[in-house]
Amino acid sequence: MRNEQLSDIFEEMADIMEILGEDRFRINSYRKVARVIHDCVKDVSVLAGAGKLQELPGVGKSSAEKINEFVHAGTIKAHRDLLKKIPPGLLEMLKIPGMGPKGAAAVWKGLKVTDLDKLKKAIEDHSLEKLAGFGAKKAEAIGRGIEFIKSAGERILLIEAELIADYIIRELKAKTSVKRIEAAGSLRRGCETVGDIDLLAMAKDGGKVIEAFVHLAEVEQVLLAGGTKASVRFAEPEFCRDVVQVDLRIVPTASMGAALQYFTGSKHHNVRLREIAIKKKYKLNEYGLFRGDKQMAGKTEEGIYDKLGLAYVAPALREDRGEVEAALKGELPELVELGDIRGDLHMHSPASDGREEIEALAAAAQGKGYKYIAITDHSKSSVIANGLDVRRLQANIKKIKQINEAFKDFTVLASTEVDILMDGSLDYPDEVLAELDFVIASVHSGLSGPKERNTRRILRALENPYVNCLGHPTGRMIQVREAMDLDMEAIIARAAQTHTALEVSASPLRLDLNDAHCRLAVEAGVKLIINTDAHDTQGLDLMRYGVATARRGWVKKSDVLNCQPVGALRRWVKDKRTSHK
DNA sequence: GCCGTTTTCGGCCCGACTGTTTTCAGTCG
Repeated sequence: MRNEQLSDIFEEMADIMEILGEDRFRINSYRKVARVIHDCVKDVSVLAGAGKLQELPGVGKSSAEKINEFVHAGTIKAHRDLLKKIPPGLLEMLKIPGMGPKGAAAVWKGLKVTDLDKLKKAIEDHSLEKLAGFGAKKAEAIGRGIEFIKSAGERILLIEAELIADYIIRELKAKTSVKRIEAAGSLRRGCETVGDIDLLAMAKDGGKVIEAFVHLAEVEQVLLAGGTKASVRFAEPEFCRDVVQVDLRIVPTASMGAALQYFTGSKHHNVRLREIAIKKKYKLNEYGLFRGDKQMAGKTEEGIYDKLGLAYVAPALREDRGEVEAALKGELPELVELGDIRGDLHMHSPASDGREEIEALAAAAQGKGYKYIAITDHSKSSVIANGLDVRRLQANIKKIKQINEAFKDFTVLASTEVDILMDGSLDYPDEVLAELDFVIASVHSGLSGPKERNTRRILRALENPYVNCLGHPTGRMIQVREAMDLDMEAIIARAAQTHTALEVSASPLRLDLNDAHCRLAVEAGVKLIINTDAHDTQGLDLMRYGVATARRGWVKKSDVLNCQPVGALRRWVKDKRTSHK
């Protein structure tokens, strides 16, 4: 929470300095600090207390002082002073597409326009278009931009972006002679939400591909269309709640790797690469890696990383969160892959709120090459999910064991997703849990409590010898419901002590743990379990989103319990139970 | 403001597109 706030302050200081026309490198350093704080999973006040702020890359003496000031006083004088120098409405203007800091400064100084309403009036009375540097077209574009930010939707979910990208790729392949077309950007990096969709195409006649693209039926507005790139607003209610921007670039064959690298980003990762390129007397851009005019690499991404002296960095890691340093040293983790997953340990049958029978779930899992599943129906407190009381649970266990007898090389584990009650006790007594092969414990109610109480509640559940996995640990639903306020470091430490796994829910709306928490967890030696929480056989297909999230959290195959054979899993369950006796 | 396998001072990523220009600045990704 606090990191977020502080990051916003540094960002705002940078915005104000930009409007004031201050040194752009100084401004950049403020933005870097904002980003580093935003990405930092540890609370800055903890780092400040330990005197470790300057260990953050980009944070020097001056920024560390400002952060300390914020931690102690809740506000920063330099920030307050900057705010006094401009009318507050100007910051709002920066959000308008096509309106940057120079534009905001110009309308403020030239027309005394200080907020969106006055800007709108200046467009209507044609005074804006008479201002130097502006004109009729620009004024009109800004007018549209104001409307846009008023109606602008949020970022879309990874799964929605994937569906739209797949659809466009299919259409363009069908309608044109495009040779190769791929998604790049945050979609390729597997980010939990996507702001806009980047597509790259290799084609002989790029003009025709652009033409076909901007004429797709779902294109609501063409933002720009040149010879090698086009941007549109794409509306497809079937996929997505909002309109999303899609950018298409046409790329020559010799540059496909360079373009893929460049447009996959992140921006910050790319800046680091270009700095390394310069040091090695190269120039790196979307067309390739050059020495003078000679292309040294660019057909493949691997070639570029190799020539720069880096190990190949998987898209999931390209966030400038230490991957460049690790790649230089050849110390990148070997990330978990979808094919490593041997079983899915969280799904619901019709006994609670699932829609398909255990036999169908087992068959679908076998179709994926899995060796085991766990049936984890809800416990009695989850009334709306038709949770099982002890009697129904025991009937379910019996049924699962019968079904299991039919399999040779596949196991259906009798399990539960037991509710963690308000005081941290569980919804079934220990002697009932002891009858199960595997136990997930989850919080489903009272998520909005204070941090101390929430944390205490979960810590107690982790202590239970029968709890093997904490289900969707923070309870967040992306863009729908906030995460529980938790001391995640304390929970990770206790999970490590008690040999309890943490779940990475692959449900595209959850992705919980998130990438940053995954990384903290594996650094602390905690095992993760990537699960779909499926309610039907189709739900089992969502595993890839959980794997994508884990990969972004630097998770290796060896960190993931459900990459292990069922025997190892059973031993792991047994170990926790016996160590408590 | 930050940083150092050129550097403790002098650098700090790169190109496309647009609209305003009369040769380029601003914005964006």
